This record gives sequence, C-alpha cells and structure tokens, in this order.
Amino acid sequence: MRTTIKDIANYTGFSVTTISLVLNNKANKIPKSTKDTILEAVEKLNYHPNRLAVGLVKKRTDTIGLIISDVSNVFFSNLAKGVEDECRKKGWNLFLCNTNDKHTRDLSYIQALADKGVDGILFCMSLDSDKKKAMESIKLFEKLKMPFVMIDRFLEEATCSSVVVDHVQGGYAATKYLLDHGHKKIGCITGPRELEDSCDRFAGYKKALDEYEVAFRKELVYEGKYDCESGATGADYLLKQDVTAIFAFNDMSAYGAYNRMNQKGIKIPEEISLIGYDDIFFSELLDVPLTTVHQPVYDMGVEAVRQLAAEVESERGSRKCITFQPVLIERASVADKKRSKIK
Amino acid sequence: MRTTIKDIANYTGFSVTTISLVLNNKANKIPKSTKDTILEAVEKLNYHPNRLAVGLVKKRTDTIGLIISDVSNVFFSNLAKGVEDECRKKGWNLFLCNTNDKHTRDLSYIQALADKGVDGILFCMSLDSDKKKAMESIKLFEKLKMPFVMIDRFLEEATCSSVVVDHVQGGYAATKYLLDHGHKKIGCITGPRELEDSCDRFAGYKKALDEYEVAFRKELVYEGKYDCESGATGADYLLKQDVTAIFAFNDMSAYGAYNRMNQKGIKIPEEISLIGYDDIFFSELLDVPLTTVHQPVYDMGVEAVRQLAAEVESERGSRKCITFQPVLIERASVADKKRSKIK
DNA sequence: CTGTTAGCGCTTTCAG
DNA sequence: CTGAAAGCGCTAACAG
Repeated sequence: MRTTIKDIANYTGFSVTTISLVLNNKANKIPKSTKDTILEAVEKLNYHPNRLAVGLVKKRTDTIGLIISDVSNVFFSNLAKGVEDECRKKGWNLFLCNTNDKHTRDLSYIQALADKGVDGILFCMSLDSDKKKAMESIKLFEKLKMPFVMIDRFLEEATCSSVVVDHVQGGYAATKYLLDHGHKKIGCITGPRELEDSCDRFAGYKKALDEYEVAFRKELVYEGKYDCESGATGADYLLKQDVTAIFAFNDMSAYGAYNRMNQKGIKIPEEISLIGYDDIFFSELLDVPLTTVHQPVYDMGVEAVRQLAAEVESERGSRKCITFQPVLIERASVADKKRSKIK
Repeated sequence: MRTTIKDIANYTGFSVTTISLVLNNKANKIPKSTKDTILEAVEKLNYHPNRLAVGLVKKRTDTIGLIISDVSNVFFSNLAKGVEDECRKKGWNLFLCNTNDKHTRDLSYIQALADKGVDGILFCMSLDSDKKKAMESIKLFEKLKMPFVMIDRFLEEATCSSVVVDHVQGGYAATKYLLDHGHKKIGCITGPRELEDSCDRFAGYKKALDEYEVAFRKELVYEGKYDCESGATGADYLLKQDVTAIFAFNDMSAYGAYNRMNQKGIKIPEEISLIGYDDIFFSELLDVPLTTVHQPVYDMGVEAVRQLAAEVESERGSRKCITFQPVLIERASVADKKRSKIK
C-alpha cells in the first residue's frame, strides 16, 4: 500500500491537518521545527499525495486534455509537442485524444475528459463539423463549464480563447512572392473547398493578384485534397494551362506536384516555380528544398496552453484570439520567371 | 454543479447503492422497473459519474500513460497513434509524456502518473539511460507496483512484458537484399554505437555478409547519428571507398545520403543502390522511392496496449516479450549491381 | 431486492 | 499553533 497522509500523521505524531497544511504551503503559523519533522517524514516514508483524492476535493487536477484529429499527422504531432512541453513547465499532465475528424468523438472525448476532472481542454475541432455540429461542441463545453481554447479553427459564436494562424496572410505572402519573381500565370492547388483554411489561403491568393493587377482566372485553380495524389493530378492539370508557377496550399500536395514534374522531366525551379504551405520538416530535405509558408505550430501549442491557463485561473474572462502570422521560408523551388517564355 | 449520484437518488427515491448497482451492471436482483426509472433519471438529469471519485475507491481509472522521448518524431507519433486507437477501443484514456530522452524525466513522469492513479504505463526508456539508470526506472515501477510494458527497448532484468522489433533480422534482410542484387561492396551508415538498435542492425548486416561469404571490411562502416547530416557525410565517405550500395540504418540518414548523391549527380539506383530503415511516410514520396525496412510501429502501439491490459487484469504474470519482424519494402532505390563495374 | 454505513485519501472550516 | 470533523462523489460490505 502507498503511504498516505495518515501514515505521516501517525509517524510524526501530528494530525493530518498539520501535515496537509505544511505540504500545501499554508503553514504560515507553524513553527519551523514541526515543519521540518514533517518534511523529513515525508521524505523518509516517500510520501506522494494521491492526486485523485486531491482532485476530488480541490476540483483541480493539474491535468488538461488535447483533442486533435490525428497525432500521426506531423502538423498535430508538432502541436502536441509544444503543448506537452508547456504543460510540463506548469507541472500539468496531458491527455491525448485523437478523433480522426469524427465529430461524435469530439463530443465523447469532451465528456470523458470532463468526467476525469481535467481543468481545461485544448480543442481542435474535427473536420467533419459543420457550423451546427461545431455549436454542439461549444454548447457542451459551456454546459460543463469547461474552460477550453480552440486551436486552428475558430468560431465567432464561441465564448472562448483561440489560437489560429492568419491563412489569408499566408496565401497572400506566397502569391506575392511568386508575383515578385515575375510570375503572372500562377496556378494554385487548393484544399477541399469546405475547409476554412483553404478558403483563407485562396482569399490571400486573390488579394495578392488584385494588388498586382493580375487578372484572376478560375481555370488556374485546381481543387485538391491536401494530399500527394491530388497534388500530382493538380500539377498535370495546371501544366496544361501553361502556368509558370504553382502555389500548392499544403506541402503534401506540393510534394505530389514536385514528383510529377520530376517524372515529366520538368525542372524546378528553372521551368516551373513551386511553393508550398506548412513547412513540414521534410520540405527542406528535398533535392530542391521547397520554398514554403511556415506555420509556427509548436509555438501555437505553447501559446494555447498559456491561454488555457489564463482561462482556468481567471474563471473565464480572457477570451482572447491570438493570431499567429505564418512566415515565408525562402528555399530553392522558386526562381524568376524566364523572360524567354511568352506572356 | 454537476449532477451526482445523490441527485439521482433523490430524484428517483432510491438509495445511492441501488443507483450504483444498476449503473455498474451488478443489478442481478433488481427489478427491471426500478432499473428503468433509474436509467431514465440518469438520462434526464444527464448524469455522468465523477471518475475521480470512482478511481479513488476502485483503484482503477481506465487511464494509462505513455512515456516516450518525443511525439514530434514520426516514429513515436505513429506509435502514439496505435496506442491511442487501442485505448479508445478499450474505453481508456491516455496520458502523453515526452521525456526528450532525459532519464530524470522518465522517473518523474512515472511517479506523477502513479500519483494520478493510472492503471499502467507504456514505457519507452529514454536514450540517455545506461543500464544503471534503466534499473532505477524498473525499480521504481516495482516499488509502485505499477504494471508496465517496455516498448522498443528491453531489459533482461525487468519483470515485465515488452514489445520490440527484431533489428538483427531487419539489418539482415536489408543486407541480404543488397547481396541478392549482386552487391558485394556494401557500405553502411550506422546509428550511434551506444544504441542497441543500431548494434542489432549492424549484427544483422554482418550476419548476412557471413552467410554470403563476403568478407566484412570495417572501412565500409561509417558511424552516423541517425540524422540527415551524418547521412550526407557518410555518403561522401563511402563513395570514396567505392561502394556499390549503401545501407543506411535509418531513413533520415538515407535521405541525407540520397540528397548528397543527387547533388553529386550520382544516379540512384543505377550507379549506387540505397536502402533505408524505418519506412517513414516520406520514403515513398521521393523521386526515387526509397527501398527500406518497415517497422510496424502502429501495430506495436496496439499490441503494447493489449499487453498492458493483460498485465493490469491478471495482476502480473504475463511477462511476455513480443517481437515484431520488420519487413523489407521494395521500392526503387536498389538495382542489380552493374556487371561493368570491376569487382 | 434495497438501504445504511463505512471508507477511498485528501482539504478545509471551525474550535480550542 | 494544532486537531476534530465534515465532506468531495462514489463503491461495497453488510444488514434487513
């Protein structure tokens, strides 16, 4: 059996109250001598408080949950790393929950975590959530009075903090970079049109085009699925449109395009410039390191925990929306547009 | 305030015992009618048991911990995925702990998880653990009477289950494959020599050489660090030794070698064959998809949870050591040795 | 079949 | 300064 506070009481002759007091630093008026005997006993008997019991009475467990779709996705694993590192600093523990983008799992994890007494939840809504489903999740949080911060996706209606990245800016930066390199026929391989982040990047793309007074042409837009395969078919399509540069809305589809062009013997960046989005660790390892838009995922994880901490401490109120600016990482996959090419 | 079992008691008029009984399916002798009223009330008042309280008395929390060095490493994130998926199936929750390979964190996480009442721990010992430190961890588990299963690394002395992969076999298979393709001068880029898995792969490499009666030559061995950079310098070195094939002990160093050869204009696999180890998702996305040794990481995660479940249920006893066989994934980075080349 | 009661291990008034 | 006692929400003998 583990040593309990009672054991310490018996051993030292003091009452459990006194023990508890000194262990929780509420021992203003307890003489150093008794403090010391107690601390010694704690050491000697190797006493460690049972956190379940503590949690039961304090209604605080120093534990939070992280709900994401899939840790094996590099985006999320980096996020999780940031989250866990920050938790460790705070002396917290982290529950990891993968929903695989199933909304019903969002719901069941939220409830399960609440039942286990977490102090708060970091919530990356599942992708199959339409507005109605999203509100369902939010309502559940509210019903449970569970502090939470939304990551990567945000809902106006939610009374919570959030940390997101400005994808409009990201899309804008990537496109502008291409434009600055003289490209005008810039194809893009988007993500699924339902996804807000894809729409945002698209908005950024258009904004840059506008700013440079390059007419938007919808035949230069290919709707991909954020995966390699659709990146490859996207490249096939755009090549036929005779683009000089491709902006893939995530690195995975950029890889697909990259490989396809390689197969076809099309040189990057000499013949076609390519730019990605995400900055997966792999992108810099390619033969032609990929120029891409970096999302500060790890930092977002850290910040999310801090927001949650604020939320937990202050009993709501914070409700801040922290926006991270993505940053363009210049590598080798973009070159000036060849003058030789017509138009 | 959350509804408690007492609320249900008050609401239905039955005692808390009765409620508890039906909720825990120990209601053999309780008439369906009362069962139904209770279940209805539970539904209506939206009652969810407080798991902290349950855990306190039952000494079971349906929660386990996973201690690894770093989730942002693809190996571990895939492992974690397998673990979490299996946990979900069992209705368990998962604590995620990153040690960054610091042994003291192994210790503090083990204790912290125990304090929070986990039923067991999946333990991937930190890399800076020598035998003595490793035993320290094991002893702690034993002192705490905490069920655990070791993953990826195993210690004879430990009375626990473990799931590992047979790296000797992996190294053997990779080397044999190269030999079968007519290569005799096979260079290898190992991992740090302190690491057991690297030694094992090396043993497999030698074993295959022996079997094919190809003399081992130590100048064909380059000690790398399991990263891209050392892979590149390893390639530089081995190229000077005039090898016809390179076996990199992990995919990261294989990428390093791959890129370096690309830079030098050396064609893979025409001029040099290359084989990796790990089968990171990226390996198949390369221009020349990398032939590599696949470790069934996800499945290991799943199996580890099952082992732990057995351990937890049967109050020790199992103590099985499950060995996974790595499998060679044939892709495009290995070719028959050119006859033209001398020797 | 159902209720009473005693904990699980800890914190926290409230007395003294 | 320290201790007794109540209670967090639940389970599990033990009665009846």
